[in-house]
Parts: sequence; structure tokens; C-alpha cells
Amino acid sequence: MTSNACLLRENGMEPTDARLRILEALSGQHIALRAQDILKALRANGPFDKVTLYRTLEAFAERSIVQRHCAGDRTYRYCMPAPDEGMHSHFYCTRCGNMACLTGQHEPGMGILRPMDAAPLPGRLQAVEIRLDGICDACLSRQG
Amino acid sequence: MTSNACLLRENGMEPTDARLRILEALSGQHIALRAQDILKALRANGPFDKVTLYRTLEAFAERSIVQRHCAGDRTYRYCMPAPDEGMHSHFYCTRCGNMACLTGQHEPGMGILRPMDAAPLPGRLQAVEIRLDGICDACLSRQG
DNA sequence: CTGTGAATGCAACCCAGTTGCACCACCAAC
DNA sequence: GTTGGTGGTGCAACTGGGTTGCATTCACAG
Ligand SMILES: [Mn+2]
Ligand SMILES: [Mn+2]
Ligand SMILES: [Zn+2]
Ligand SMILES: [Zn+2]
Repeated sequence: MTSNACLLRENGMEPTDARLRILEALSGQHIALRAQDILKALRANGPFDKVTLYRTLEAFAERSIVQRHCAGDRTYRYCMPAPDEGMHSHFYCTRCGNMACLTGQHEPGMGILRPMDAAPLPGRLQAVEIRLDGICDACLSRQG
Repeated sequence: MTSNACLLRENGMEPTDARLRILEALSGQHIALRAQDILKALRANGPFDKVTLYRTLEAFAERSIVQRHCAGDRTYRYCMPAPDEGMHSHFYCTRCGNMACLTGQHEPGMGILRPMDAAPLPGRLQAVEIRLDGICDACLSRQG
């Protein structure tokens, strides 16, 4: 029994082949992947249906098995949080679209996240998304 | 000469009727609007072309006349920063999609934004996007 | 006037993500 | 064993926010 299979069982999902393959593609990554990136990786070892992927990713995100983030280009990116780690933030390269996971979690409710805002929030906070935008080192070295 | 016309001139844009109408729709809002929200408001006082709106909003965003943000539902929201204010963050209601602008700017490079991350960034930072997700007061009062 | 570039309008297109529905495997009840 | 329900997958069609191409109009300098 792999740890991914356990993860699925803990979340009330059968560890099917498709699900395990998707988790495998996401495990150990330090960047957040587009659905299409994942699809391409999956299809390197056999056919895989697009809709199954999208539906599975959505189910994973609902159960917090993966994190789903909206990048600056309006496409979702998916990544697996490190074990026992909460939300983490990302560095998004506006030139190449690469979205690196940053180490160190951040927590909803941390006062320091809104240093200059004394007013109460206009609702019940559930999650905090922090995205750092810029040019990644690879793009910088390619052309400054 | 309205202040919006000045704003356009300062950014090298002719203050055309279409542009002024768009800025007018965004001025004084305390929420970030979808393109479609803006279009609906514009069409309340006469016809307005969808493509002109999108192109104009893009030109405004490039010149930082408006801020463009990607909400959790993968649609862009547009808002005008208060005068002399930099980037600000938003509260996004995952139930109704309303995206409230939060008062108080945040600055790229503030150390406090990444409290638990000592590692250097994997690139050159240009902007910081902070989105607080949750359920807004209106939705809470409607059904908890 | 007249030429030039900027701005606008309309139609067609793009494409990540979604929906509908058929199919299949599995298991439990009859 | 047959039936019926459930969960997962596959294929095709669809959605809709946003974009592109291109023709037309406008502003204004020469
Ligand atoms: Mn990540
Ligand atoms: Mn705003
Ligand atoms: Zn890059
Ligand atoms: Zn709401």
C-alpha cells in the first residue's frame, strides 16, 4: 500500500489506477502544474482522458488532497502540499508561466498578512492566497 | 477637464468617450468588477462594444490605471486604486463571487509577507497578489 | 482637402474547463 | 443468476470569458 493510496482512503476515495497516476505526477514536484502539464506527463505512459483528469483534480481540491491556485494567466495550477504543511505561497513568472511553490506555510488569520488594514474583514475568512509575481531566474538569465 | 481625463493624458492616452465612460464605471467602486459587470453598467446608458471594453481594460492595466486581478473563479476583476495608493488586497466570496477591495496597501518586498520563508526568491519580484477567500457578510446573513 | 495612425465595431475564433450521457466494473439484494 | 444501484471512466459536445483579424471611422497634422 503506497502512501498515496492511504491518502486516498483517508479521504474516502478508492485508490484507482487513474487517481494514483495523477497523484504520482504531482508528488515530489516543487512547482504547481497546469492540468495540461499533468495530462502530458500522464500520457507519456499510456492514454489518459482529459475529463477524468479535470474531474479528479476537482475532487482532490475539494478534499484538500491537492491545492488549486489561479495563476495570473487565468489557468489553474495544482500542487500537493508537503506532508503536514498548510497553505503555501507561490512565485509566478509572468514571462514563462512557471509557478514555483515557496517553502514555508502561511496561515489564514495571521495578523501580519494585513499589516496596514485595521478594519475587520467583510466576511468569514477561509483561506489566504498569496502569489508573488515577477521574472524567474531562468528567464532572467536567458535575456535579463 | 475631469480628473479622469487628466489621468488618461498623464498616461499618454486620448480621453475618448469610451475610455472616460469605462473609468467612470470603475471610479468610486469599492469592489473589483468583472468585465461583464462593467459592460452591463455601460450599456445602461447606451450601446457599448465588448471588444473595445476588453482592449481598453488591458491598456489600462498595462499602464496601471486600473488593477487587474484573477479571482478564484478564473475571471479577471478590475478596480481603480485610490489616489496615491499602491497595490491593495481583496476579499473574495467563494459563494457569490463578490470581490471587495480592502483598504490599506501592501508593498512588494515587504519582509512580513513571507514570515516563515527565509529562502531567497527564485526570481525578480515585481508584484504581490494577496487574496483573502471566504464567505461575505451578505452571504452569511442569507444562510449562514 | 488629404494622408496617417489611433480608436472603434463586428464576426469569428480560441481554449481551459465543464456538462451530458453512455458504458463498464463491482457489489448487494432478490 | 439476475437485477438494480453505485462509483469511476471515456467520448463528444458545449460554455463563456477573453482574443484576434480586419474593415470602418475618427482625430488631427501637413
Ligand atoms: Mn504549491
Ligand atoms: Mn481592488
Ligand atoms: Zn520564467
Ligand atoms: Zn458572498
